[in-house]
Amino acid sequence: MTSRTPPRTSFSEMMRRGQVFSPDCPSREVLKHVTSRWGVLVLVALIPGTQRFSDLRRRIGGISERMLAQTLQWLENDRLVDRVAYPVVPPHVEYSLTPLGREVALRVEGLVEWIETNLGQILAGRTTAAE
Amino acid sequence: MTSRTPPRTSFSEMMRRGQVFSPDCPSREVLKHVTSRWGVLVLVALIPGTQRFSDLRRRIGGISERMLAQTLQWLENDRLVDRVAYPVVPPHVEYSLTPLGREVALRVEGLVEWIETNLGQILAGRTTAAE
DNA sequence: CGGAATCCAAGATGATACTG
DNA sequence: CAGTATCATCTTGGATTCCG
Repeated sequence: MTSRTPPRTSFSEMMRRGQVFSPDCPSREVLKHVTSRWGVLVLVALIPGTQRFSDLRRRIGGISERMLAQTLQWLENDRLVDRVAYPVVPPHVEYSLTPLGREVALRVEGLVEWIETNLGQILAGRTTAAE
Repeated sequence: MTSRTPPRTSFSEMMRRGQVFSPDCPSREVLKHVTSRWGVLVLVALIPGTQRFSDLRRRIGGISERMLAQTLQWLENDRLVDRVAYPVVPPHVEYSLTPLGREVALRVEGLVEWIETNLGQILAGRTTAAE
């Protein structure tokens, strides 16, 4: 078992701060999708409205088809993104934020904008390349 | 070179939505640290106040020494976390949020709390395990 | 056009051992 | 206590190819 000392978190404490600190909290899963390298950008990119796969691909610099598809599936499965495929040829698929997705997206956008705004101070006195 | 078609983002567009969509935007670097698997939890864990290395280790379930150390270094380098080492034996090191760090931490906390609150709806109709 | 499948390189993470 | 170094592993991400 070699169980690590279990979190000393009291019940009230758990209620107050949530349970993300627990290793197997399901929130971590969603958090992982939302804060993933591409998840953040996909969510923010969808804020202006419905977009097609290739629109997103172009908009999000550097993303590969594979990652875009996977990220969209994660978010769709988390009910944050809606996917509508029209049965035409060539295929036409539209992605948009669900009401739920819009909420997270706005929060994530806020975070991103904060970083961009304060980037100057952050990079100010860097010593190492910091990876 | 095989250079991918450069982002077609117009100037005004860049100014409006920031430049995170550009593959080499430095914001992505910081974003990566802040939204990393452990970065999120470290920031939130530090909100209540100064803590020692082992405090954080215990608080954040599942994190390894290695990852905690590395994450703290990223955040310190990004000027989001302050590190104070007392020259005593055994070592005593304290970590805390900088004013800048506190701002991000609060935003991140908001995001985390939102997810925990809406977790029910998110997991509601899951079909796949969604990794 | 919008993927799915495959193969492979790079990076993240963990366990362990060692040190000031 | 607070790390660092090393090694093994698992995951992420990218390039390519193929398909409806």
